[in-house]
Amino acid sequence: MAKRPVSASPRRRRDAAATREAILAAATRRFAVQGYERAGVREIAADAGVTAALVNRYFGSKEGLFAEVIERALDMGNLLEGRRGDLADHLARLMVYGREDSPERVYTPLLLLLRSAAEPGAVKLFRRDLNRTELPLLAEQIGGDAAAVRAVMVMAQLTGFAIMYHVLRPKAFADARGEELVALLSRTLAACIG
Amino acid sequence: MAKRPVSASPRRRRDAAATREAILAAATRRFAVQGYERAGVREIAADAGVTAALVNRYFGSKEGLFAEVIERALDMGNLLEGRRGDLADHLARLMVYGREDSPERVYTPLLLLLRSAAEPGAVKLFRRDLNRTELPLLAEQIGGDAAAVRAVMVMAQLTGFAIMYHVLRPKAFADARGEELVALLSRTLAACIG
DNA sequence: GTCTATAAATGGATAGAC
DNA sequence: GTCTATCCATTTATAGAC
Repeated sequence: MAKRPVSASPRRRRDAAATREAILAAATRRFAVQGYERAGVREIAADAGVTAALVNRYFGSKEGLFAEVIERALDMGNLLEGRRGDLADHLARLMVYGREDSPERVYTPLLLLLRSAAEPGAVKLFRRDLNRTELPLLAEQIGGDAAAVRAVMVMAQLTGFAIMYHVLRPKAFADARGEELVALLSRTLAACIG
Repeated sequence: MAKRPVSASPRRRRDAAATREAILAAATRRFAVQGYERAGVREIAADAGVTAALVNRYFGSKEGLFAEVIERALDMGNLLEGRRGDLADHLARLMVYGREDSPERVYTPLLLLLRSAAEPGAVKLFRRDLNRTELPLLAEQIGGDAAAVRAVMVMAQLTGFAIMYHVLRPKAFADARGEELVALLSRTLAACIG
């Protein structure tokens, strides 16, 4: 009952770290669905329950915010984590159903990539991450001859599938059953891996 | 020697149709590499040798111009034209080398799609075109069971490959020989078609 | 048919109060 | 730590001259 006299407002507590996280989360969502240019700093701030001034205070600029969003998205994009069983089947299920715990964790990076393909800075970041992290990991799993190129082919397939499934969604895909897509994707992946 | 007294300036003749074409061509290039938002009407106009006022005069607005660019790009994107021989091999060569007569005709639509993926209007136009034109044509070539879904899978692969090859270009792809890529892509396409 | 000049709006960034 | 108010650059779109 005894209310603290100072700074215990019933609304939201002042917490720099929490605010930073809120802004980052809101920005990730906006950038992923609207792309860099169309997502406004004002909107993002509003989503996070603050004003635009704070965004610039914490991240310096819109570009700074964007860079941090991309880095974080790339971090969470480990495609191999939690795998059990066949690689092609694992990847196919991941693309169609997402990860069990947090489905959006899989395709958010892909959407971010897709919708930021016009930002030169973003493309550089993605390329660097591919070369350093994702592709070597994938290549190691694939093994054998020309594993490096095959790994890129696999990434290409996953990216293309994500575009069709999550963005363009033509009729034939919207009507298809999940298992049908898994089977099809898994088979083409296998052809490229094996 | 006899110079016409009126309107025969040594510079450029006044020709509405030619000007329209020039603007359209410039806009296609700009939109394909910079995306809708980053491409400015002033730049486009300058590329075409005119001023921004004319662009709006001919196309009403930047959006109107964009719509016409997309429609035209989709028109020229017929992947099957000029095919001889195996479908998978034909498509693979098309993606790696472009078309013999005009290489950029193949991937310009894809780049346009990629760099405009954040424009809702553009996505709708692409989806409509896919459903009406490209996918049925492809499905017809594929034939057999579930041709419709397979056609989407093929489009997904082509799109993904284009992104890796023309935009992200990770090291393994930049280093690879053309024929190696053709072989790899052709093989995965075949797995999905057959 | 094309340009110049300008209107009008948008959106990122900053200063300073609380 | 957060907000209000404002500045400033950019960019689309238009009116009117030539």
